[in-house]
Amino acid sequence: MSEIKITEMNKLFASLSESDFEKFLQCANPVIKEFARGEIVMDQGDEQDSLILLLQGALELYKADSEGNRSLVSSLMVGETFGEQTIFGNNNINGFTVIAPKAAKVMFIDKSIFYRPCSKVCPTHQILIQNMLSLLANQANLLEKKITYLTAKSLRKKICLYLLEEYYKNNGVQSFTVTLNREEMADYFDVQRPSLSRELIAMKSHGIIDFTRNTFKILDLEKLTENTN
Amino acid sequence: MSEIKITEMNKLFASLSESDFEKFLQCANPVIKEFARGEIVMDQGDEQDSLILLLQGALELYKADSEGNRSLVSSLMVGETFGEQTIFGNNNINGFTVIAPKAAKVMFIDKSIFYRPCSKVCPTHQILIQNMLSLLANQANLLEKKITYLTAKSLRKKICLYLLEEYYKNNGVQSFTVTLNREEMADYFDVQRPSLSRELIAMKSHGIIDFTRNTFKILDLEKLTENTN
DNA sequence: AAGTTAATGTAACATAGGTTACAAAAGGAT
DNA sequence: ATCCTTTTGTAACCTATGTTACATTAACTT
Repeated sequence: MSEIKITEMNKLFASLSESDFEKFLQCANPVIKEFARGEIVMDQGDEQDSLILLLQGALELYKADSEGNRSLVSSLMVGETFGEQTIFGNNNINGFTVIAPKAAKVMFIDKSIFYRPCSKVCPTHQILIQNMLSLLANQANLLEKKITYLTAKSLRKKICLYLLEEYYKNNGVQSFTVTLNREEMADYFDVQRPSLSRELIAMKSHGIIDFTRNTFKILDLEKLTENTN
Repeated sequence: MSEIKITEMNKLFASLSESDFEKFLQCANPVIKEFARGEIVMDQGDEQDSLILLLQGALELYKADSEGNRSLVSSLMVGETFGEQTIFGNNNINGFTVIAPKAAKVMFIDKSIFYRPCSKVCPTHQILIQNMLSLLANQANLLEKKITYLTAKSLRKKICLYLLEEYYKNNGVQSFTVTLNREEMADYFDVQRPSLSRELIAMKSHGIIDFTRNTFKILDLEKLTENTN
């Protein structure tokens, strides 16, 4: 059916065997459509009741501002899904224009399959529901964490929160390398890169941290922790 | 069973009849515990695998900072639930200390009930799963909206976004009353109240809006929309 | 209606972070 | 090794918003 292993790619279908996935497809009876290069898969403002699973090609998500200018927000790779939050929300209006930048094959999976277990009460269904619950919960958790960064009252605090988190991820080793570079880190904190550099250097000069590029060393854990409140 | 009608209070149990709810309870076989005034229901850092449903009394959620100072974050009323995001997330560590400020009766509902349909494939279960999916999706949508406000590059933009949203909620009537007062509005935007007042007044003096207290009138819809980008 | 309380407006001043533009260093390619 | 590109640092200046403290208005109570 699918050229790549969806069950390996996608969190939603994780821990399903290939044969389970096949069984699921029989249950779900999804619609599969092919789109030519440049075709619109779904418009901003459309009602969405089906999960989109990209089988072949690629999809791009655009958002239009009030003047109608479209800007690329993100893109979907083969095996990825789109629309979980929308289809289950009370306001099931899709917020993006979804376009196929090249020929694409898309599976539309009706949302009801995720809460209407088949008569056989198959374990596949249970896993699927569990995965979907988990996916949505994780998404909300991620957004919540993002908000704690965004609402931190100073850049210093954002940095401290972030470094402490990385420190704990590294089981309390005071020297570690982060995955984000300056630009990405600044983006995540919603500040400008030069501002971030400035603050990092100030913290270095105060003897709180040391760093070169993406490798950080916590020198004064106590001060770092203080700044967290 | 329950003194108040859970099925009316709680989004999770919405559209369940009283008898459906009773049936669900038989299925779920939840643990019910009573807590005395001041008792800790759940500690920050505990693993959480059960949804908490408050049957009687009240619960308060505290968060401890790095110095161990507890501060009240929110409180739970009878009929409300707690922990949806935590129990289904990959990191099922509860982030709050939950305390009963007065005698309380709490139901603990194991999470598995939400993805393990009973052998009867009862409709109750379907509704429950659907409600839970919906609840999580709505929560994520809400957080996403909050993030668009937090990351707007200026206070002016936040205000315009908000007023436009209210305007659309009112079916395009240019005069409307909002539920938030200045303080709450400022909180939501994550700015100081005097800063918000200042900006609102600036917009009034530019002829974009008019307002007294919580009643706003859009005078220049075009300018308002411009500021949204 | 007077007095009290809560909500909002206002103003002066302080500052964190934005902005811009360039310098320096690191990493890659030939 | 040299050139080129990318990433990071640096500095000067600017501005939006924070901060504080008080004035005004509305709302509520008696």
